[in-house]
Amino acid sequence: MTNQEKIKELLGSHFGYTSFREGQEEAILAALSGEDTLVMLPTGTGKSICYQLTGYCLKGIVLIVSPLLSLMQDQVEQLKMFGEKRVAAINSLMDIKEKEWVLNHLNQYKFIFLSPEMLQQPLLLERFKQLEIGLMAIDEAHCISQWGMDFRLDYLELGTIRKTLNYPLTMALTATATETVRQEILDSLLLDKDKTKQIVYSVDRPNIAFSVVACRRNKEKKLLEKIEQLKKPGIIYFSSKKKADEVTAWLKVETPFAVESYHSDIEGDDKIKIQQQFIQNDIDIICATSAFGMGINKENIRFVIHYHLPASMEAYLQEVGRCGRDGRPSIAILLYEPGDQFLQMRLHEDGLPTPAMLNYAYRNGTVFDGSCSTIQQEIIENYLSSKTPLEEAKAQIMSRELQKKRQLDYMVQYAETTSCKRTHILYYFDETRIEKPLNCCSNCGLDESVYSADQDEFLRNKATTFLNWKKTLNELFLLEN
DNA sequence: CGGCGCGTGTATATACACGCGCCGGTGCCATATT
Repeated sequence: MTNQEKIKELLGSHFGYTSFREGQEEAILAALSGEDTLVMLPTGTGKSICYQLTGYCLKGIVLIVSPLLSLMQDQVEQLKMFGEKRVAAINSLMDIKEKEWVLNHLNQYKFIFLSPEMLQQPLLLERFKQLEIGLMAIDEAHCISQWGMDFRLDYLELGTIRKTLNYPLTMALTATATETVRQEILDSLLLDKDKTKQIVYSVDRPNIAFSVVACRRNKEKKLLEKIEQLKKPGIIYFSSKKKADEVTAWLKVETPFAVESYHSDIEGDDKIKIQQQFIQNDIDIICATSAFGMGINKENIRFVIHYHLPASMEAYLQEVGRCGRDGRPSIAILLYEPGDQFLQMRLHEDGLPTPAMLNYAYRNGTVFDGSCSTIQQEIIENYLSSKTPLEEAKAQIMSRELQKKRQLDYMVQYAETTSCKRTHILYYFDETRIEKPLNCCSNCGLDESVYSADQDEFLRNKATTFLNWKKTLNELFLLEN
């Protein structure tokens, strides 16, 4: 039996599917032929099948590096649902006994999920070294580039980890990466460009229309208009937790919809609850920061609105890519007002060490901890302990700052361009628009009624809004008395 | 950025003008504390 026949059969027997989606088969076959792979498939097209099926065909354990605990748990659950028992996530949610047991019985497992931070533990690495590793998968590999330099530094250690594990067969997976970012991923993982098979598909999602709404001190009004009009469910993204909370409270009063906010301050249990309610259609609208969404598999999200300007086109496409997974018409709206970039610039400000901080640290061999943020300290300590020359450290930081600035500039250009928004997005990913969907973008002309709740529903909403208002007023009145 | 809230100061005892500062995202893990 050829590999091709074999994986087709396993697709049915393990996952119950009859055919592959675009790119999956190609990725698996490349990996099975012994090539390291970088797999870039559009958001929501089943990247996990790629490493899972590859794993089933190979001898040895599959290590999956995953960025989030919730993502690991989802994947573990999913595999168990398909009947796989030899699967575990090693993380801080595990109690010590449980962890010990898994580590002592690793050869009974097929799939192990872990974070890059967990992989830094010497004991753990020692165990994995003694194991036959069939495949090492890096899920959401864009995190290397997005987070490695100034948020989760352990993402940059994955190359060293690969080396320690004697360069196991590797598959890196992502939905959004430019040519430059793909190269960054390869370099960071110590993957040879010429020996790594890149399976790259278009980032374009033709069923998503792009719209930019120019605002002038009236974002809230414009937002309300859109919320009342659009088909639900949907996500509104903010770059501020406070603003997300405010708008949530406000929309609860102003509209009849079920609205919840989601960001890093929400307690763990509530986070899970909100996610589940959203997935079960009990919540119409989520007001979220960038904390929300990775690994959200919900088919029927109809819109993604950005109240603030995202930091980069990669981030924007990741967030926008969460709508329309069912292939039905969906819309991505950016509310833009000139000057919006300053919030992002402010967010970046304390992220990287300044030259003065570096000078001090290199002169004294220790971090000046008076005015450094935690992450700045961490970055400096990293440079000191790796004995990176001062000038090189400075150069790296400068180039990261420049990169962030360019990314933001491109978002401003996107917001302001009077030509096709879709073309502009694709250009960033070195693609040209091949076909123009009927509803392309706000500059090509959009039939907004496609995304509107039907007239009946609209009127019903209006009526309920009114009733809600009366109810709220009554309650307030009663409180007053 | 630029708007807003706050405290201070000024011409006159309440109101208004002015300047200043503020505004802020993403998660692992380990360890200490309820």
